[in-house]
Parts: sequence; C-alpha cells; structure tokens
Amino acid sequence: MSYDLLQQNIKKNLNLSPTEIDSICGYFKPYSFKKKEFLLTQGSICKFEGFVIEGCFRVFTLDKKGNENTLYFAAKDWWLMDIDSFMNQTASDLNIQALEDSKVLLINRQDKIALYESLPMVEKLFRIMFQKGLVSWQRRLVRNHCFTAKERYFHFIQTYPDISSKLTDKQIAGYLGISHEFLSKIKKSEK
Amino acid sequence: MSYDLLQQNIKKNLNLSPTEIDSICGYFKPYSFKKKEFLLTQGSICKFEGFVIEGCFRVFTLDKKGNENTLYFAAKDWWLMDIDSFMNQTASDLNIQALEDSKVLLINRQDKIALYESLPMVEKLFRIMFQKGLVSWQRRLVRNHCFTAKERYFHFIQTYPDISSKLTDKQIAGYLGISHEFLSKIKKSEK
DNA sequence: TTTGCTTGTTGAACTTGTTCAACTCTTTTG
DNA sequence: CAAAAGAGTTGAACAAGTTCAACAAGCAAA
Repeated sequence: MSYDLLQQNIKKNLNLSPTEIDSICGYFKPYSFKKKEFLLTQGSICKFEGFVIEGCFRVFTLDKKGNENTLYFAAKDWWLMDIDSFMNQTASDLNIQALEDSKVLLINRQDKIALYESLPMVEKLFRIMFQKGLVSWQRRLVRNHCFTAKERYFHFIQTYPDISSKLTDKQIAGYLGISHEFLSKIKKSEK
Repeated sequence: MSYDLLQQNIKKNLNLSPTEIDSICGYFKPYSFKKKEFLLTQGSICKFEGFVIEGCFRVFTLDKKGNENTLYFAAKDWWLMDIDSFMNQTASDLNIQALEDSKVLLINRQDKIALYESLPMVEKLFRIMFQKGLVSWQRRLVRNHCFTAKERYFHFIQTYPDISSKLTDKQIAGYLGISHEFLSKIKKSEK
C-alpha cells in the first residue's frame, strides 16, 4: 500500500503509536503527476504539502535571465513543499515539476492546520523534520563555499546515486549552480 | 530587564499567554561573553542553545586549508545554536565566537527537553522558527547561485545595516564566501 | 609610547567558471 | 517515419574570483 512509505518516514523522525501514525496518514490523499507536469508554478499560491511515493520532482526558481536554479530534487521518500507560500499563502517563487510519471501524497492547508490542532505530536514531528532540514541546508551552503564545482559534483553523485542517475546533466548543473557546459568539461577531465 | 527582548521575539513567532511566555523564559539563564571569547569550538559538544540580548557573535567553520567560512552572524534578537550538535550530542563542526562583549540567554539540553515536555506549545514555537529559518537558508542558497559577489555584498549590507556596520571586511568576506582581497576590490570599484 | 599584530589595499599572475556558437546525438512528438 | 526539440560536447574568448606578496594603516597590549 502506498501509505507504507509515509508511515516509515514518520517513524524515522518520531516514535509515534500506530494509531497516531494512521491518523496522520489519513489526512494525506494520493495524486499522480505525469512527466513534465507542474505541481506548482511561480507566482501562484502553494495549496499542498506533499510526500513522494514514486517518481521524482525538481524544485527550482527562474531568475530574470531565465536561468533555472534547482533548490532540490525530491524522489521517493522525500518531502515536497514551498514552506513559505504554503504557510503564508503568498505568491510562490518556486516551480515544482515532475521529472517522470510520479505519485505523491498531498495534504492541503486547511487539513494541515487541522492536523496540527488535532494531534499535538505532529508539531514535534515537523519541528524535528524542519530542524534536520535546516542542518542540511547549512551544510550545503558551506560545501558551496569551500568546494569547487568538481568536488560538489562528485559529492552529489556519491551522496545521492539513486537520484542522480535519473537526472540529466543539465538538471545536475542547475542544482550545483554551474553551467551545463562546464559540467560537461568536468566530466571529461575525469576520464 | 534582559528578558524583554526574548519575550518580544517569542511573541513575534507565536501568540502565547504572558504566563506561558514567562515560564519559557524562566528556563533561560543570562551569561556574558568577552570579545573574542568562544561559546563553542569545533570538535566539542554544544551544551547550550541561546538568544542574543546584546553584542554580536559569529558562527563559522574552519576547513582544512584554514579558511573561515561564516554561516551567520547573530546580533541582538537573534538565536544562536548548533542544532545538530545540541540535539544529537555529536561533535560540532562549528565555532561560535563573540565579536564584542556580549550578553546571551542560554538554555541547556536537559532544560530544553524539559521545556518541550512541560509546554507543548514550545514545539509549535520552534516548529515555526525552524520553518522560517529553512526558508531563509533556501533563499540564501539561491542568491549565492544567481548573484555575483558584488551583488551579494550590497544585498547583505543593505539587508543587515546594523550587523554589517559592526563587522570587519574580512568577516563579511567570510560570510559571502569570497576572499577579503576581492571584497576590497569590489568596494573600490564602486567609488 | 613603542612594539607587534591584525586589517585593509593593490598589482600581477593564475584558476575557475561563463558565454556563445557550432555541431552531434538522442528523444519526443505529430 | 520525419521533423523538431532537447541534451551533451567542444573550442575560443571572456569574466569572475583567487593567490601571493608587498606595503600601509589601525588597534591592542605592554
């Protein structure tokens, strides 16, 4: 069943009773996205927070020059959201697009609020999740400052072999913050 | 009284009763740090989470080459912590140093856990705080990818005029992820 | 006040990464 | 299947940022 993965993911973060986990999961509804379909486009308001069951998504911004800057990829077992737009109902800066046919479990804002209110432990769950997220973002920034593009590339493919194998080099370059031409040269230099 | 600032800061994040805010504040104890004194050094375990009342701190890593990489500065009204080391009691990667004589309110790990347990709303408070933190870190990464060093420099001094005026150019360069020589050239080019 | 340490400045040579354009190869789509 | 669009490669010229070294200026401590 498609809720297994979500249940396991919750358990990894916080030790909750099966009943509690079940009621949390009950708030999430399954949706499918076709390859290239958008779950969110910049300028619109984020209506859902999600958890990926199958497939892969790319979360990115577009700057004025038209450069795509990838914040992160969300494959199976990853959370997917524009925190700011979802919580504050402001226009989003982000685009979220399916890289392949994908399945997600989504919760809308009203239900998320109801979930927080009905089960106080959910506050703790997300407090822990966001806390872990913060640590990863801080580490990523340090890597961006200390490492060269080449080092960042190898760190990425070694850390996320399952995700990086699904991606085109252009997408990886967007994540690393370099041009795809330069990534091509990095790969050549290593052969 | 030195707790006013912490009370205000909590209120900005979550609407709690005065009683609740008071009991949260009760867990925090005031400490003073002399200029250049360390609140945390890398390799040791982070014993405290803190809130700055007065002065300013720098949170940074040291890579193998000896480059100082500044994650952030924490002046008055900022939180200060190594989340990872504090929660998981693992050796810290971070150094936290007072840039001037400073005052902080600190809470130790045992009390933080007790605080979470005694007042469930504190979970929500920190969930919201970490959520906001995550958004800022995501935005900072995007800026690092889209903006040049010059643009990042002016963004920083315009966004945090109060903090940046306390800092040396070397410290700002460490935050922006560039050499201090290059920052000197950026400043010259703009005159 | 003198000494020493740290910060900031500048130039030259260098490295890293970008941009643009041309070409090939693959994938998608009608 | 044909056509078009997208992905990857390569080279040349360029821009951004680093490194090193030398020097000046400011600050701290004795």
